[in-house]
Amino acid sequence: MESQDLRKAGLKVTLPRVKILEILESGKTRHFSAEDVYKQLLEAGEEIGLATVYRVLTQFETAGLVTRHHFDTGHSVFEMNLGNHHDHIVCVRCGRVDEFIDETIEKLQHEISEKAGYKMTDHCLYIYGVCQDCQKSE
Amino acid sequence: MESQDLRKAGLKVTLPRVKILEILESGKTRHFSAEDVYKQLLEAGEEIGLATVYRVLTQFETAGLVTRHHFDTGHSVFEMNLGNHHDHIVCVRCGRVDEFIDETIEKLQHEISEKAGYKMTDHCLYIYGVCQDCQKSE
DNA sequence: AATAAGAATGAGAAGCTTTTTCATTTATAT
DNA sequence: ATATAAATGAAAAAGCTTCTCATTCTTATT
Ligand SMILES: [Mn+2]
Ligand SMILES: [Mn+2]
Ligand SMILES: [Zn+2]
Ligand SMILES: [Zn+2]
Repeated sequence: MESQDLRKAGLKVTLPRVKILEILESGKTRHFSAEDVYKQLLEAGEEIGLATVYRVLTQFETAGLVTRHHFDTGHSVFEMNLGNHHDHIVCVRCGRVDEFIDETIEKLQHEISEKAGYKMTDHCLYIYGVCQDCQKSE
Repeated sequence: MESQDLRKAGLKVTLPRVKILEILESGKTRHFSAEDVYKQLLEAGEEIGLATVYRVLTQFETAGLVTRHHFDTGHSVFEMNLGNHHDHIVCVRCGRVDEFIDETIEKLQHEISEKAGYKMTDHCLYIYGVCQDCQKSE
């Protein structure tokens, strides 16, 4: 139930927030730009402004409900935060996004931070490449 | 000699390109936004337009002279390409940037790409954290 | 050294993503 | 039901980057 998630996050239960949460949880894909979300709202006949989409996504991020990524596409990408940290491999041809996690890399990152004298707050690893499908249709 | 580098890259030797190359090579810092470069040009009394700075930096990137990074600051950051791939650790407080390379991580990235069926073209690892200085002045 | 041809530049306009403003609407507590 | 504060939509504006186009400069050729 989306309303519970919102209340738990300290956010009032409003139609835009519920609808956006539904889309993010819909599961067709996991990674959305603000524009992606906005388009899906339009398709669903919801009259929710783009400014609200940006506002709500940022609030969700602050509340820890979603994670924001900076793929090198020029815009932010959001996904539900399921508590499972992972990294991304992005197809530079078709935009497909796959996820992975490597414990060895995770551990090494901590060591590197310490060695450099940093207190690590976050990290992200992006691998860019050409996915299997795009290699075929070359 | 900057003119040689430019000619080798197939670019005509123009004052903006020489001056920008000088700044990038100056060595005070290694990571510059377009705005950073533009400001240094102004300070040096050069009347070079911001549009030219962007144009030239992109040309340098295409020519392989510089590398472009997408820290999550909302703007591109450029540095001379010295042929030594490395990753970055960025202070979220003061913007300081340190560099590192970890061969184990590099190797693991290749393995991950293969496993996922991707032909890797590029990768970047950003660690965000609070640097030593910023931890003190808390 | 002068010339011609094409490339590069600067200024400003415009593009794109994102944020802000503000009048209006809505959620929530009473 | 009412009051209060928060949220929303529309439009404007901000911030970074690219584009347009008239002018200037580089380079190759006389
Ligand atoms: Mn993901
Ligand atoms: Mn670097
Ligand atoms: Zn692909
Ligand atoms: Zn710092």
